[in-house]
Amino acid sequence: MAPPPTPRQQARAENIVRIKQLALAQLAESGAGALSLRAIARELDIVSSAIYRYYARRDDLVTALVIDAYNDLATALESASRPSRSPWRQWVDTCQALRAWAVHEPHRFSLLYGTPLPGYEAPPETIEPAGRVAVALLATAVSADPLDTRAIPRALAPQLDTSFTALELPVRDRAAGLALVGALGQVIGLVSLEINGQFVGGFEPADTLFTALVERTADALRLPTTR
Amino acid sequence: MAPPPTPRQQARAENIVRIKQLALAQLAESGAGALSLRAIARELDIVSSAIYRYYARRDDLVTALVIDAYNDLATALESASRPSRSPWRQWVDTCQALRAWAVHEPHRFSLLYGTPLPGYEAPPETIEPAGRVAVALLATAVSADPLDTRAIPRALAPQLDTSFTALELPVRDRAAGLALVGALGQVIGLVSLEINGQFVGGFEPADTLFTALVERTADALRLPTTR
DNA sequence: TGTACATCAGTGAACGCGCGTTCACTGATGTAC
DNA sequence: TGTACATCAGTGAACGCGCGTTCACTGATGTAC
Repeated sequence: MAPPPTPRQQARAENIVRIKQLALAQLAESGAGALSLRAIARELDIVSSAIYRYYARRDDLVTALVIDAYNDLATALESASRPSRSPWRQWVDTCQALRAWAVHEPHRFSLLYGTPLPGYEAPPETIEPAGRVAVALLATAVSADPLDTRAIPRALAPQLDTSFTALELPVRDRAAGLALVGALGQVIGLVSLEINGQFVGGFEPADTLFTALVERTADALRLPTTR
Repeated sequence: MAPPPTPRQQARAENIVRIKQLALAQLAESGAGALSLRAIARELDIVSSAIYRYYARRDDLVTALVIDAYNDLATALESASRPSRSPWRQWVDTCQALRAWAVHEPHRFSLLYGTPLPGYEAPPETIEPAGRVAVALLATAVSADPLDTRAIPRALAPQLDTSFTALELPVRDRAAGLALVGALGQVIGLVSLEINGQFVGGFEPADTLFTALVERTADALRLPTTR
Protein backbone atom coordinates (compact mmCIF):
# COMPACT_ATOMS: atom_id res chain seq x y z
CA MET A 1 0.00 0.00 0.00
CA ALA A 2 1.61 3.25 -1.10
CA PRO A 3 1.37 6.10 1.36
CA PRO A 4 -0.74 9.02 0.14
CA PRO A 5 1.36 11.61 -1.64
CA THR A 6 2.31 14.69 0.31
CA PRO A 7 1.42 18.08 -1.17
CA ARG A 8 5.08 18.49 -2.00
CA GLN A 9 5.24 15.21 -3.88
CA GLN A 10 2.10 16.09 -5.71
CA ALA A 11 3.37 19.51 -6.71
CA ARG A 12 6.54 17.88 -7.94
CA ALA A 13 4.65 15.39 -10.06
CA GLU A 14 2.53 18.16 -11.53
CA ASN A 15 5.57 20.23 -12.36
CA ILE A 16 7.20 17.32 -14.11
CA VAL A 17 4.09 17.02 -16.25
CA ARG A 18 4.20 20.73 -17.03
CA ILE A 19 7.89 20.62 -17.86
CA LYS A 20 7.34 17.80 -20.30
CA GLN A 21 4.43 19.61 -21.89
CA LEU A 22 6.50 22.73 -22.40
CA ALA A 23 9.38 20.65 -23.70
CA LEU A 24 7.10 19.00 -26.25
CA ALA A 25 5.85 22.40 -27.36
CA GLN A 26 9.44 23.48 -27.89
CA LEU A 27 10.20 20.27 -29.72
CA ALA A 28 7.36 20.98 -32.11
CA GLU A 29 8.44 24.55 -32.66
CA SER A 30 12.20 24.50 -32.79
CA GLY A 31 13.27 20.89 -32.91
CA ALA A 32 14.93 18.66 -30.39
CA GLY A 33 18.33 20.24 -30.86
CA ALA A 34 17.01 23.54 -29.60
CA LEU A 35 15.43 22.17 -26.45
CA SER A 36 16.32 24.75 -23.83
CA LEU A 37 16.02 24.30 -20.10
CA ARG A 38 16.17 28.06 -19.64
CA ALA A 39 13.25 28.60 -21.97
CA ILE A 40 11.20 26.02 -20.10
CA ALA A 41 12.02 27.65 -16.77
CA ARG A 42 11.00 31.01 -18.21
CA GLU A 43 7.62 29.70 -19.26
CA LEU A 44 7.18 27.97 -15.93
CA ASP A 45 7.81 31.32 -14.23
CA ILE A 46 10.67 29.84 -12.38
CA VAL A 47 14.25 30.93 -12.17
CA SER A 48 16.43 29.06 -14.64
CA SER A 49 18.47 27.17 -12.08
CA ALA A 50 15.35 25.74 -10.42
CA ILE A 51 14.86 23.38 -13.35
CA TYR A 52 17.79 21.39 -12.06
CA ARG A 53 15.64 20.20 -9.19
CA TYR A 54 13.76 18.18 -11.80
CA TYR A 55 16.30 17.21 -14.42
CA ALA A 56 19.96 17.30 -13.52
CA ARG A 57 20.96 17.51 -17.16
CA ARG A 58 19.35 18.49 -20.41
CA ASP A 59 19.82 14.97 -21.70
CA ASP A 60 17.80 13.52 -18.82
CA LEU A 61 14.80 15.49 -20.00
CA VAL A 62 15.34 14.25 -23.55
CA THR A 63 15.43 10.69 -22.27
CA ALA A 64 12.15 11.21 -20.44
CA LEU A 65 10.56 12.50 -23.63
CA VAL A 66 11.92 9.60 -25.67
CA ILE A 67 10.58 7.02 -23.24
CA ASP A 68 7.18 8.70 -23.06
CA ALA A 69 7.00 8.85 -26.85
CA TYR A 70 7.83 5.17 -27.32
CA ASN A 71 5.27 4.23 -24.71
CA ASP A 72 2.55 6.45 -26.11
CA LEU A 73 3.17 5.14 -29.61
CA ALA A 74 3.19 1.53 -28.41
CA THR A 75 -0.07 2.08 -26.56
CA ALA A 76 -1.63 3.62 -29.67
CA LEU A 77 -0.59 0.63 -31.74
CA GLU A 78 -1.76 -1.88 -29.15
CA SER A 79 -5.20 -0.36 -28.91
CA ALA A 80 -5.53 -0.23 -32.70
CA SER A 81 -5.16 -3.97 -33.01
CA ARG A 82 -8.51 -5.58 -32.25
CA PRO A 83 -8.11 -9.31 -31.55
CA SER A 84 -11.52 -10.03 -33.03
CA ARG A 85 -10.21 -9.13 -36.48
CA SER A 86 -8.15 -11.17 -38.91
CA PRO A 87 -4.36 -10.87 -38.84
CA TRP A 88 -4.52 -9.20 -42.26
CA ARG A 89 -6.86 -6.54 -40.86
CA GLN A 90 -4.91 -6.12 -37.65
CA TRP A 91 -1.71 -5.47 -39.57
CA VAL A 92 -3.31 -2.84 -41.76
CA ASP A 93 -5.05 -1.19 -38.79
CA THR A 94 -1.87 -1.08 -36.77
CA CYS A 95 0.14 0.41 -39.62
CA GLN A 96 -2.49 3.06 -40.07
CA ALA A 97 -2.41 3.82 -36.37
CA LEU A 98 1.34 4.28 -36.59
CA ARG A 99 1.01 6.67 -39.50
CA ALA A 100 -1.80 8.56 -37.76
CA TRP A 101 0.27 8.99 -34.62
CA ALA A 102 3.28 10.15 -36.62
CA VAL A 103 1.32 12.61 -38.73
CA HIS A 104 -0.34 13.96 -35.61
CA GLU A 105 2.93 14.31 -33.68
CA PRO A 106 5.67 14.48 -36.27
CA HIS A 107 8.21 15.97 -33.88
CA ARG A 108 7.79 13.06 -31.48
CA PHE A 109 8.09 10.55 -34.30
CA SER A 110 11.26 12.31 -35.45
CA LEU A 111 12.59 12.19 -31.92
CA LEU A 112 12.33 8.41 -32.07
CA TYR A 113 13.11 7.57 -35.68
CA GLY A 114 14.70 10.73 -37.11
CA THR A 115 18.19 12.12 -37.10
CA PRO A 116 19.95 11.33 -33.82
CA LEU A 117 20.56 14.36 -31.63
CA PRO A 118 24.22 15.33 -31.80
CA GLY A 119 25.87 14.56 -28.50
CA TYR A 120 22.90 12.65 -27.13
CA GLU A 121 23.33 8.98 -26.50
CA ALA A 122 20.12 7.07 -25.81
CA PRO A 123 20.56 5.34 -22.44
CA PRO A 124 19.73 1.64 -21.95
CA GLU A 125 16.37 2.33 -20.33
CA THR A 126 15.04 3.43 -23.74
CA ILE A 127 15.59 -0.04 -25.20
CA GLU A 128 12.61 -1.68 -23.57
CA PRO A 129 9.98 0.89 -24.65
CA ALA A 130 11.54 0.90 -28.13
CA GLY A 131 11.00 -2.83 -28.21
CA ARG A 132 7.39 -2.37 -27.14
CA VAL A 133 6.74 -0.46 -30.37
CA ALA A 134 8.39 -3.09 -32.54
CA VAL A 135 6.43 -5.81 -30.79
CA ALA A 136 3.13 -3.97 -31.03
CA LEU A 137 3.60 -3.53 -34.76
CA LEU A 138 5.03 -6.93 -35.65
CA ALA A 139 2.90 -9.01 -33.29
CA THR A 140 0.00 -8.49 -35.67
CA ALA A 141 2.04 -10.21 -38.37
CA VAL A 142 3.67 -13.16 -36.61
CA SER A 143 1.53 -15.49 -38.65
CA ALA A 144 3.27 -14.24 -41.80
CA ASP A 145 4.19 -16.98 -44.23
CA PRO A 146 5.73 -15.27 -47.23
CA LEU A 147 6.69 -17.08 -50.41
CA ASP A 148 10.45 -16.98 -50.24
CA THR A 149 12.52 -19.28 -52.37
CA ARG A 150 15.92 -17.90 -51.52
CA ALA A 151 18.18 -19.28 -48.84
CA ILE A 152 18.76 -17.13 -45.77
CA PRO A 153 22.42 -16.02 -45.81
CA ARG A 154 24.53 -17.70 -43.19
CA ALA A 155 25.46 -14.43 -41.44
CA LEU A 156 21.84 -13.39 -41.19
CA ALA A 157 20.40 -16.40 -39.40
CA PRO A 158 21.82 -15.64 -35.93
CA GLN A 159 20.85 -11.98 -36.23
CA LEU A 160 17.27 -12.93 -37.00
CA ASP A 161 17.17 -15.54 -34.25
CA THR A 162 18.58 -13.17 -31.65
CA SER A 163 16.29 -10.31 -32.54
CA PHE A 164 13.06 -12.25 -32.59
CA THR A 165 13.96 -14.16 -29.46
CA ALA A 166 14.70 -10.90 -27.65
CA LEU A 167 11.32 -9.52 -28.71
CA GLU A 168 9.63 -12.83 -27.84
CA LEU A 169 7.95 -12.85 -31.22
CA PRO A 170 7.25 -16.41 -32.35
CA VAL A 171 7.64 -16.08 -36.11
CA ARG A 172 7.05 -19.09 -38.31
CA ASP A 173 10.60 -19.26 -39.66
CA ARG A 174 13.53 -17.08 -40.61
CA ALA A 175 12.10 -16.19 -43.98
CA ALA A 176 9.06 -14.81 -42.20
CA GLY A 177 11.25 -12.93 -39.75
CA LEU A 178 13.22 -11.37 -42.57
CA ALA A 179 10.05 -10.33 -44.35
CA LEU A 180 8.80 -8.74 -41.14
CA VAL A 181 11.94 -6.64 -40.79
CA GLY A 182 11.45 -5.55 -44.40
CA ALA A 183 7.86 -4.60 -43.69
CA LEU A 184 8.89 -2.63 -40.62
CA GLY A 185 11.50 -0.80 -42.66
CA GLN A 186 8.97 0.04 -45.31
CA VAL A 187 6.40 1.38 -42.87
CA ILE A 188 8.94 3.52 -41.02
CA GLY A 189 10.40 4.69 -44.34
CA LEU A 190 7.10 5.71 -45.87
CA VAL A 191 6.05 7.59 -42.75
CA SER A 192 9.44 9.30 -42.59
CA LEU A 193 9.26 10.37 -46.21
CA GLU A 194 5.79 11.76 -45.63
CA ILE A 195 6.44 13.75 -42.49
CA ASN A 196 9.79 14.98 -43.76
CA GLY A 197 8.04 16.47 -46.75
CA GLN A 198 9.51 14.30 -49.49
CA PHE A 199 6.08 13.57 -50.90
CA VAL A 200 5.12 17.20 -51.29
CA GLY A 201 3.67 17.78 -54.71
CA GLY A 202 3.42 14.08 -55.49
CA PHE A 203 1.56 12.04 -52.92
CA GLU A 204 -0.11 14.49 -50.64
CA PRO A 205 -2.27 13.51 -48.82
CA ALA A 206 -0.48 10.21 -48.54
CA ASP A 207 -3.11 8.14 -46.75
CA THR A 208 -4.33 6.36 -49.88
CA LEU A 209 -0.78 5.58 -50.95
CA PHE A 210 0.10 4.33 -47.49
CA THR A 211 -2.95 2.14 -47.14
CA ALA A 212 -2.50 0.64 -50.58
CA LEU A 213 1.09 -0.27 -49.76
CA VAL A 214 0.49 -1.82 -46.35
CA GLU A 215 -2.36 -3.86 -47.85
CA ARG A 216 -0.03 -5.18 -50.51
CA THR A 217 2.51 -5.99 -47.86
CA ALA A 218 -0.18 -7.86 -45.95
CA ASP A 219 -0.85 -9.82 -49.13
CA ALA A 220 2.84 -10.53 -49.67
CA LEU A 221 3.15 -11.74 -46.08
CA ARG A 222 0.14 -13.97 -46.81
CA LEU A 223 -1.55 -12.92 -43.59
CA PRO A 224 -4.81 -14.80 -42.95
CA THR A 225 -7.88 -12.81 -43.86
CA THR A 226 -10.01 -14.68 -41.37
CA ARG A 227 -9.67 -14.89 -37.65
CA MET B 1 33.85 30.47 -74.70
CA ALA B 2 34.10 31.49 -71.07
CA PRO B 3 36.79 34.05 -70.24
CA PRO B 4 39.60 32.68 -68.06
CA PRO B 5 38.88 33.27 -64.37
CA THR B 6 40.63 36.15 -62.69
CA PRO B 7 42.69 35.42 -59.57
CA ARG B 8 39.91 36.98 -57.57
CA GLN B 9 37.26 34.72 -59.09
CA GLN B 10 39.47 31.75 -58.52
CA ALA B 11 40.10 32.63 -54.89
CA ARG B 12 36.39 33.03 -54.42
CA ALA B 13 35.66 29.62 -55.91
CA GLU B 14 38.30 28.04 -53.71
CA ASN B 15 36.91 29.70 -50.61
CA ILE B 16 33.43 28.46 -51.40
CA VAL B 17 34.85 24.95 -51.59
CA ARG B 18 36.61 25.41 -48.25
CA ILE B 19 33.50 26.84 -46.63
CA LYS B 20 31.45 23.86 -47.72
CA GLN B 21 34.10 21.46 -46.49
CA LEU B 22 34.16 23.10 -43.08
CA ALA B 23 30.37 23.15 -43.02
CA LEU B 24 30.27 19.42 -43.74
CA ALA B 25 32.75 18.78 -40.96
CA GLN B 26 30.48 20.71 -38.59
CA LEU B 27 27.47 18.82 -39.85
CA ALA B 28 29.18 15.56 -39.04
CA GLU B 29 30.20 16.70 -35.61
CA SER B 30 27.32 18.72 -34.26
CA GLY B 31 24.42 18.24 -36.64
CA ALA B 32 22.78 20.55 -39.11
CA GLY B 33 20.95 22.54 -36.47
CA ALA B 34 24.26 23.68 -35.02
CA LEU B 35 25.76 24.85 -38.31
CA SER B 36 27.45 28.09 -37.36
CA LEU B 37 28.73 30.71 -39.77
CA ARG B 38 30.90 32.16 -37.03
CA ALA B 39 32.58 28.83 -36.40
CA ILE B 40 33.29 28.45 -40.10
CA ALA B 41 34.76 31.93 -40.29
CA ARG B 42 36.93 31.14 -37.28
CA GLU B 43 38.34 28.04 -38.92
CA LEU B 44 38.85 29.92 -42.17
CA ASP B 45 40.89 32.51 -40.23
CA ILE B 46 38.56 35.17 -41.35
CA VAL B 47 36.56 37.66 -39.39
CA SER B 48 33.00 36.49 -38.78
CA SER B 49 31.32 39.12 -40.89
CA ALA B 50 33.40 38.25 -43.95
CA ILE B 51 31.41 35.05 -44.41
CA TYR B 52 28.53 37.18 -45.63
CA ARG B 53 30.48 37.86 -48.82
CA TYR B 54 29.81 34.21 -49.66
CA TYR B 55 26.47 33.36 -48.16
CA ALA B 56 24.09 36.14 -47.29
CA ARG B 57 22.17 33.92 -44.88
CA ARG B 58 22.83 30.76 -42.98
CA ASP B 59 20.04 29.06 -44.87
CA ASP B 60 21.72 29.75 -48.21
CA LEU B 61 24.67 27.68 -47.09
CA VAL B 62 22.34 24.88 -46.01
CA THR B 63 20.70 24.96 -49.41
CA ALA B 64 24.08 24.65 -51.11
CA LEU B 65 24.90 21.64 -48.96
CA VAL B 66 21.54 20.03 -49.69
CA ILE B 67 21.92 20.45 -53.44
CA ASP B 68 25.49 19.12 -53.39
CA ALA B 69 24.41 16.12 -51.34
CA TYR B 70 21.53 15.22 -53.67
CA ASN B 71 23.84 15.53 -56.67
CA ASP B 72 26.64 13.52 -55.14
CA LEU B 73 24.24 10.79 -54.09
CA ALA B 74 22.60 10.74 -57.53
CA THR B 75 25.99 10.47 -59.19
CA ALA B 76 26.97 7.62 -56.90
CA LEU B 77 23.77 5.77 -57.79
CA GLU B 78 24.13 6.42 -61.50
CA SER B 79 27.64 5.08 -61.63
CA ALA B 80 26.67 1.98 -59.64
CA SER B 81 24.17 0.94 -62.29
CA ARG B 82 26.05 -0.82 -65.10
CA PRO B 83 23.90 -1.08 -68.22
CA SER B 84 25.55 -4.34 -69.16
CA ARG B 85 23.87 -6.05 -66.22
CA SER B 86 20.35 -7.31 -65.81
CA PRO B 87 17.69 -5.04 -64.30
CA TRP B 88 17.58 -7.34 -61.26
CA ARG B 89 21.31 -6.87 -60.73
CA GLN B 90 21.18 -3.13 -61.44
CA TRP B 91 18.50 -2.63 -58.82
CA VAL B 92 20.43 -4.52 -56.16
CA ASP B 93 23.68 -2.74 -57.04
CA THR B 94 22.04 0.66 -56.93
CA CYS B 95 20.40 0.00 -53.58
CA GLN B 96 23.71 -1.13 -52.16
CA ALA B 97 25.36 2.02 -53.51
CA LEU B 98 22.72 4.08 -51.73
CA ARG B 99 23.32 2.30 -48.46
CA ALA B 100 27.09 2.57 -48.87
CA TRP B 101 26.85 6.31 -49.49
CA ALA B 102 24.57 6.78 -46.49
CA VAL B 103 26.70 4.71 -44.14
CA HIS B 104 29.79 6.58 -45.30
CA GLU B 105 28.20 10.01 -44.91
CA PRO B 106 25.33 9.59 -42.48
CA HIS B 107 25.08 13.30 -41.70
CA ARG B 108 24.58 14.12 -45.37
CA PHE B 109 21.97 11.40 -45.73
CA SER B 110 20.20 12.78 -42.68
CA LEU B 111 20.35 16.25 -44.16
CA LEU B 112 18.35 14.94 -47.11
CA TYR B 113 16.06 12.33 -45.59
CA GLY B 114 16.16 12.99 -41.86
CA THR B 115 14.31 15.35 -39.59
CA PRO B 116 13.68 18.68 -41.31
CA LEU B 117 15.69 21.57 -39.90
CA PRO B 118 13.43 23.76 -37.79
CA GLY B 119 12.90 27.06 -39.55
CA TYR B 120 14.53 25.93 -42.77
CA GLU B 121 12.34 25.65 -45.83
CA ALA B 122 13.91 23.85 -48.77
CA PRO B 123 13.76 26.26 -51.74
CA PRO B 124 12.48 25.16 -55.17
CA GLU B 125 15.94 24.69 -56.62
CA THR B 126 16.38 21.60 -54.45
CA ILE B 127 13.53 19.81 -56.18
CA GLU B 128 15.38 18.93 -59.35
CA PRO B 129 18.42 17.33 -57.68
CA ALA B 130 16.06 15.50 -55.30
CA GLY B 131 14.33 14.10 -58.35
CA ARG B 132 17.66 13.01 -59.80
CA VAL B 133 18.12 10.67 -56.84
CA ALA B 134 14.66 9.18 -57.17
CA VAL B 135 15.19 8.69 -60.88
CA ALA B 136 18.64 7.15 -60.46
CA LEU B 137 17.25 4.64 -57.99
CA LEU B 138 13.96 3.81 -59.68
CA ALA B 139 15.18 3.87 -63.29
CA THR B 140 16.82 0.52 -62.62
CA ALA B 141 13.40 -0.91 -61.83
CA VAL B 142 11.14 0.58 -64.49
CA SER B 143 10.72 -2.87 -65.98
CA ALA B 144 9.02 -3.98 -62.77
CA ASP B 145 5.96 -6.12 -63.32
CA PRO B 146 4.72 -7.13 -59.88
CA LEU B 147 1.91 -9.56 -59.30
CA ASP B 148 -0.82 -7.28 -58.03
CA THR B 149 -4.39 -8.41 -57.96
CA ARG B 150 -5.85 -5.43 -56.16
CA ALA B 151 -7.43 -2.47 -57.87
CA ILE B 152 -5.59 0.85 -57.61
CA PRO B 153 -7.72 3.17 -55.45
CA ARG B 154 -9.36 5.95 -57.38
CA ALA B 155 -7.62 8.74 -55.46
CA LEU B 156 -4.22 7.18 -56.04
CA ALA B 157 -4.21 6.94 -59.82
CA PRO B 158 -3.67 10.65 -60.55
CA GLN B 159 -0.97 10.89 -57.87
CA LEU B 160 0.92 8.00 -59.44
CA ASP B 161 0.48 9.37 -62.94
CA THR B 162 1.64 12.85 -61.98
CA SER B 163 4.65 11.64 -60.08
CA PHE B 164 5.98 9.25 -62.67
CA THR B 165 5.31 11.68 -65.49
CA ALA B 166 7.22 14.39 -63.64
CA LEU B 167 10.16 12.06 -63.16
CA GLU B 168 9.87 10.85 -66.80
CA LEU B 169 9.94 7.27 -65.60
CA PRO B 170 8.08 5.00 -68.04
CA VAL B 171 6.68 2.40 -65.66
CA ARG B 172 4.69 -0.46 -67.07
CA ASP B 173 1.46 0.42 -65.27
CA ARG B 174 0.14 1.93 -62.06
CA ALA B 175 0.56 -1.24 -60.10
CA ALA B 176 4.25 -1.20 -61.00
CA GLY B 177 4.50 2.46 -60.07
CA LEU B 178 2.92 1.81 -56.70
CA ALA B 179 5.28 -1.07 -56.04
CA LEU B 180 8.23 1.16 -56.91
CA VAL B 181 7.16 3.76 -54.39
CA GLY B 182 6.89 0.99 -51.84
CA ALA B 183 10.36 -0.22 -52.69
CA LEU B 184 11.76 3.29 -52.41
CA GLY B 185 10.13 3.69 -49.01
CA GLN B 186 11.60 0.43 -47.83
CA VAL B 187 15.12 1.24 -48.95
CA ILE B 188 15.07 4.70 -47.38
CA GLY B 189 13.48 3.26 -44.24
CA LEU B 190 16.02 0.50 -43.77
CA VAL B 191 18.92 2.85 -44.31
CA SER B 192 17.41 5.37 -41.89
CA LEU B 193 16.90 2.73 -39.22
CA GLU B 194 20.48 1.61 -39.63
CA ILE B 195 22.20 4.99 -39.52
CA ASN B 196 19.94 6.21 -36.74
CA GLY B 197 21.07 3.32 -34.61
CA GLN B 198 17.80 1.41 -34.37
CA PHE B 199 19.49 -1.83 -35.37
CA VAL B 200 22.13 -1.66 -32.67
CA GLY B 201 22.39 -4.98 -30.93
CA GLY B 202 20.21 -6.76 -33.45
CA PHE B 203 21.33 -6.36 -37.04
CA GLU B 204 24.76 -4.84 -36.91
CA PRO B 205 26.44 -4.92 -39.39
CA ALA B 206 23.33 -4.61 -41.49
CA ASP B 207 24.75 -5.27 -44.94
CA THR B 208 23.59 -8.88 -45.10
CA LEU B 209 20.12 -7.94 -43.93
CA PHE B 210 19.94 -5.09 -46.40
CA THR B 211 21.11 -7.14 -49.35
CA ALA B 212 18.73 -9.98 -48.56
CA LEU B 213 15.80 -7.57 -48.46
CA VAL B 214 16.55 -5.68 -51.67
CA GLU B 215 17.05 -9.00 -53.44
CA ARG B 216 13.65 -10.14 -52.27
CA THR B 217 12.16 -6.87 -53.42
CA ALA B 218 13.80 -7.40 -56.82
CA ASP B 219 12.10 -10.79 -56.89
CA ALA B 220 8.74 -9.34 -55.90
CA LEU B 221 9.06 -6.69 -58.61
CA ARG B 222 9.81 -9.56 -61.00
CA LEU B 223 12.79 -7.75 -62.47
CA PRO B 224 14.40 -9.59 -65.38
CA THR B 225 17.52 -11.49 -64.41
CA THR B 226 18.92 -11.26 -67.91
CA ARG B 227 19.83 -8.21 -69.92
C1' DT C 1 51.33 50.62 -71.55
C1' DG C 2 49.73 53.72 -67.99
C1' DT C 3 46.41 55.82 -65.31
C1' DA C 4 41.88 56.75 -63.17
C1' DC C 5 38.14 54.68 -61.33
C1' DA C 6 35.04 50.87 -59.77
C1' DT C 7 34.61 46.67 -57.49
C1' DC C 8 34.52 43.90 -53.63
C1' DA C 9 37.05 40.67 -50.10
C1' DG C 10 38.06 41.23 -45.71
C1' DT C 11 38.34 44.26 -41.09
C1' DG C 12 36.89 45.39 -36.50
C1' DA C 13 33.59 46.97 -33.52
C1' DA C 14 29.17 46.67 -32.02
C1' DC C 15 24.05 45.29 -31.12
C1' DG C 16 21.22 42.26 -28.76
C1' DC C 17 20.35 37.97 -27.97
C1' DG C 18 20.73 33.06 -26.40
C1' DC C 19 22.55 29.00 -23.62
C1' DG C 20 24.02 25.28 -19.54
C1' DT C 21 25.59 24.94 -15.15
C1' DT C 22 27.35 26.15 -10.31
C1' DC C 23 26.81 28.15 -5.92
C1' DA C 24 25.52 29.87 -1.40
C1' DC C 25 21.14 31.13 0.22
C1' DT C 26 16.08 31.41 2.14
C1' DG C 27 12.09 29.67 3.75
C1' DA C 28 8.24 26.61 3.36
C1' DT C 29 7.05 21.72 3.94
C1' DG C 30 7.63 17.22 6.08
C1' DT C 31 9.11 14.03 10.00
C1' DA C 32 10.36 12.04 14.28
C1' DC C 33 10.06 12.22 18.96
C1' DT D 1 -0.48 17.82 20.04
C1' DG D 2 3.75 20.52 19.98
C1' DT D 3 8.36 21.24 19.01
C1' DA D 4 13.01 20.55 17.01
C1' DC D 5 15.22 19.29 13.09
C1' DA D 6 15.88 17.73 8.24
C1' DT D 7 14.57 18.14 3.64
C1' DC D 8 14.39 20.36 -0.53
C1' DA D 9 11.93 23.69 -4.04
C1' DG D 10 13.00 27.80 -5.55
C1' DT D 11 16.15 32.37 -5.53
C1' DG D 12 19.46 35.41 -7.55
C1' DA D 13 23.88 36.29 -9.03
C1' DA D 14 27.52 34.87 -11.58
C1' DC D 15 30.87 32.25 -14.90
C1' DG D 16 32.04 31.69 -19.51
C1' DC D 17 30.52 30.68 -23.55
C1' DG D 18 28.01 30.85 -28.04
C1' DC D 19 25.31 32.93 -32.02
C1' DG D 20 23.52 35.93 -36.53
C1' DT D 21 23.71 40.13 -38.52
C1' DT D 22 24.78 45.22 -39.50
C1' DC D 23 27.86 48.89 -40.42
C1' DA D 24 31.38 52.13 -41.90
C1' DC D 25 35.91 51.20 -43.30
C1' DT D 26 40.52 49.92 -45.86
C1' DG D 27 43.08 48.41 -49.44
C1' DA D 28 44.07 45.09 -52.96
C1' DT D 29 42.35 43.54 -57.47
C1' DG D 30 40.13 44.32 -61.88
C1' DT D 31 38.62 47.28 -65.90
C1' DA D 32 38.00 50.87 -69.26
C1' DC D 33 39.94 54.39 -71.69
